[in-house]
Amino acid sequence: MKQDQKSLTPRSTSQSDWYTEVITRAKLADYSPVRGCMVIRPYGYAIWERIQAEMDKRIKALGVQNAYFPVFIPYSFLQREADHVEGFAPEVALVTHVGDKELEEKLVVRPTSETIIYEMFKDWIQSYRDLPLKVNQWCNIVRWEKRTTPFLRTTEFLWQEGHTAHATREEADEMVKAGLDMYAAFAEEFLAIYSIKGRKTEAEKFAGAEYTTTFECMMKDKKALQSGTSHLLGQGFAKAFDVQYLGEDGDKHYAWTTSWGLSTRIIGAIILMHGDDKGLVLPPMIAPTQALIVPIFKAENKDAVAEYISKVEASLKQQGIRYEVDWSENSPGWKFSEGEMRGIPLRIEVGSKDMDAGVVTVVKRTDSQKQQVQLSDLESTLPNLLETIQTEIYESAKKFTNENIIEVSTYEEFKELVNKTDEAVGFVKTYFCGDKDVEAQIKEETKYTSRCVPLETYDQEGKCFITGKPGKLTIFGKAY
RNA sequence: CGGGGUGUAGUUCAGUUGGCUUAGAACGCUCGCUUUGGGAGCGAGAGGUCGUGAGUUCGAGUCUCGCCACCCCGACCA
Repeated sequence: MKQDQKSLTPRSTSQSDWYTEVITRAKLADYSPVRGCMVIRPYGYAIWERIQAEMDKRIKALGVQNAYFPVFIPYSFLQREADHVEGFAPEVALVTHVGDKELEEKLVVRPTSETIIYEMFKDWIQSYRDLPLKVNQWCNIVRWEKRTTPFLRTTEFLWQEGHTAHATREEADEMVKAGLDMYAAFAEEFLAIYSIKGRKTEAEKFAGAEYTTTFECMMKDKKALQSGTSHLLGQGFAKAFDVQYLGEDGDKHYAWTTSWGLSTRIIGAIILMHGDDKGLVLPPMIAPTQALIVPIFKAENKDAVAEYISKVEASLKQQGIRYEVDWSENSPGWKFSEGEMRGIPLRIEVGSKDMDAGVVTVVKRTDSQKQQVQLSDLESTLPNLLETIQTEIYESAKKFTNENIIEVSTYEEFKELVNKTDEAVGFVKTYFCGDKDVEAQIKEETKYTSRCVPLETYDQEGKCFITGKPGKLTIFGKAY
């Protein structure tokens, strides 16, 4: 990574340099002394805290309660569900020793908590009256990935995982859908992230799930990012952990379970979906700081400008706008650039000229459009501006995604399209039978994987573009 | 785990065929003065086990071998 002190590497020159520079220079995160693990700095963590606060409300609105389960899980638990252990065993961290003493039973550092949660559910669920049982936990997860990138894939990451048990498959299906809908709505309304909800193919589903739903997002480099998932686990885990309840009918039944998670990866999605050559672009709803006040003054009228700024501050406070004033010794130009790097939606320049005219100069991060606003008009202007920016960011993401979805009908067409460049071409849509081996072949030959079968067109059937068998409209993309 | 690359100041880097005795620059940092409408100027200053271990040599940042770490590209994945 090259790092010029002044200008950011343009996205078009090197996406990965741009990405890491934005993260370090906006002070979101830092590389840590531990391979694959990042330090989330206060500014990045403030974003995560806002995500947590908003999502926590939405999770609770689904009737889910927060709880906490241990970070250590007996290794044997993992092995009880065959697909699950196969999926996760290669990437779990094992605790084998305490000091120099070997442990009787190895412990894994949780790569996800299904197993230990169902071990507890087994005791908590006795009767149909105990259902549904819905818990969520905010925690850290460790998966020893071979290759890591800040936020997108780190050895340790933070997330939220919801786990529910239900009496019927229908109820569980509904929960899976409610979880996914909650994620997508949150991403859209709060993070200005446009996503496509869909179901994963057999090859891409969660290890141990009957089916996995996902919301997939297209980044500005046209690559795909799986940003959150919601799984129907069926009765597999319930059987493995003996989660049974006595039904109204007097018989024992296995519970139907679901799990769903959203991680700090979503911060990577915000960066990659909205950022530009000046740095981060944060939607106002998520931005820890929504407005940056930059004082501009000559030495002799610093006090007067400060006095004037306090009036601006009073107005912002009253409106509940999150703001900061940059009184540092740096030049105005420096402060402008810093504000842009950090993705602050609005800049409010307040200088002698503004003071004399009774205005402030307001600049939008998205398009650098400047306008003078009378002090008395701040209350009617700023909330609208923030709302406009939020909408603009979302609309531009939506437009970009839709412009880069290409339909093809044959595999030749598909190959020609995606192999003509090393860059991602976007999402490719076609009918696909969903066969695991066929998908492996596609991946081998094109590096593209199925992202999802969009729920919107889930019932549409057509001839698979490779095998000619009945298929569903499926989106392929180059994944992060 | 394969392929490539890099380790010298907080950061990005320079350091010639091994040699000038005190290892440099820029940016950043500290202090002072002057500045403030798009990354300010001048002056002074702090900051280094040259990744690590061994070897070759009168002499190693520079050569040899081992080790370690990190980055990028693949395979694997939230």
